[in-house]
Amino acid sequence: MNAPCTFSIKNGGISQYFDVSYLDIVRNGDTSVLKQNQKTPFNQIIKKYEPTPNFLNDVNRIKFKHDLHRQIMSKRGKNLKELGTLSNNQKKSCKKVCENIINTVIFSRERNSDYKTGQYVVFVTLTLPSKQQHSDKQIKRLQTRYIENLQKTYGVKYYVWKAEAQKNGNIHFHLLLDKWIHHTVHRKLWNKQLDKLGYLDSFQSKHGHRNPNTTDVKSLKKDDKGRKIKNPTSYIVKYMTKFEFGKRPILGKLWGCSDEAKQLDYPKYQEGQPLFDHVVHLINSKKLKQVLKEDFFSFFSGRSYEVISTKYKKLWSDIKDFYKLQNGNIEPRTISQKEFIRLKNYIPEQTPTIPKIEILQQPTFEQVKLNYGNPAFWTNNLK
DNA sequence: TGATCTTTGCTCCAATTTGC
DNA sequence: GCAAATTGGAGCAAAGATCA
Repeated sequence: MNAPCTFSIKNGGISQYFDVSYLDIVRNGDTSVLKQNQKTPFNQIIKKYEPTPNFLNDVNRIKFKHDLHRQIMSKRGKNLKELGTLSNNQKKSCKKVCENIINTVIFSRERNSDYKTGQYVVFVTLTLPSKQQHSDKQIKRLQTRYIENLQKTYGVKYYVWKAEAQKNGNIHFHLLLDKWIHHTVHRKLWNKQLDKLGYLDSFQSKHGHRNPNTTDVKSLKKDDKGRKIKNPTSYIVKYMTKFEFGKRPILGKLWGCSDEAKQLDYPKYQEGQPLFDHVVHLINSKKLKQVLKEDFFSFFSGRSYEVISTKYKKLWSDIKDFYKLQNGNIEPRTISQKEFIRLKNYIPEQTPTIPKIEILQQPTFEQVKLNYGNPAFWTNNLK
């Protein structure tokens, strides 16, 4: 197969797969079977839905109809996820964005730099000051405006948000931002948005002032119980993707992030790249546990960052540079990669020989001293 | 004049299958 | 797990308008 073996380095492990973007595969997918393309009574109801003043009642009605819809679809052999929950794909995307934002900000920070001026990871929670009177969609529009303010006026570049329901049924939002902004500013901006739908009026009539405490801002140093957070990345990922028992479903989009955050990726090492063999050595060292082994995909679970930072300094430095590069902190370097030919019309063999995922022989440390041939080749000076 | 709001056009999400 | 494919529609970004 002319697709390079690739390692993707994540905080909690390393995935191994073949980059099939190098192949031009003929696919015969059938889109008529897609769940979202099926004409069902529930889909028609959702299209015509107009929110009433008692939104929480609407949610219960829609949830009841969705449950019926799930039963009908289940009889057709289609299993739908519960209304208002993240699918596995969504969890995966959300996790990727959170991990990469935190890594980008942490690795890009200069020592002793002022956290108030540079990038700094903060976690913000936005709530409503009184009972929710409007649809989730309307409240989410306020949140969009609030984030827009943060981007345009306060220079927020990377953000990710997640909508959840509180026990009282009100929607609230968790946001991960890359910028320190004073908590009074957050409160001022969010309350200003809430004022548009009259939430400050109803709060004032009850409490006599128009400055409800609707925001909670914290850094990622201590958790809700005041305990020190050892691993901010896994803490945030758990927080953002957790399943909420006994809460009403959120209607519509459940999470979102900035375009810049969407572009962030994990560091990857392909066959032909100088540090590829270092990753192979790490895999062979058995410091990570292989938890999945498919024909074309494997996953090695464990504290990959801890192992790499202590035992594989060169790789660690390259990962940090990768994030700095993504963040625009450093200039791109010359890419030294073996060429793979992207095939135009890939036709599988009659009796395909499935390549086994075999880890290369355990190299000695001498083998890690790689010989890359003529140095001129890697600096593009070869004529 | 800078900040914020509105409009508009278009990007991309969610869903799932398929092949590697 | 990744990439590509397809669809309707949600929601985003950009640009211009308006506000203070």
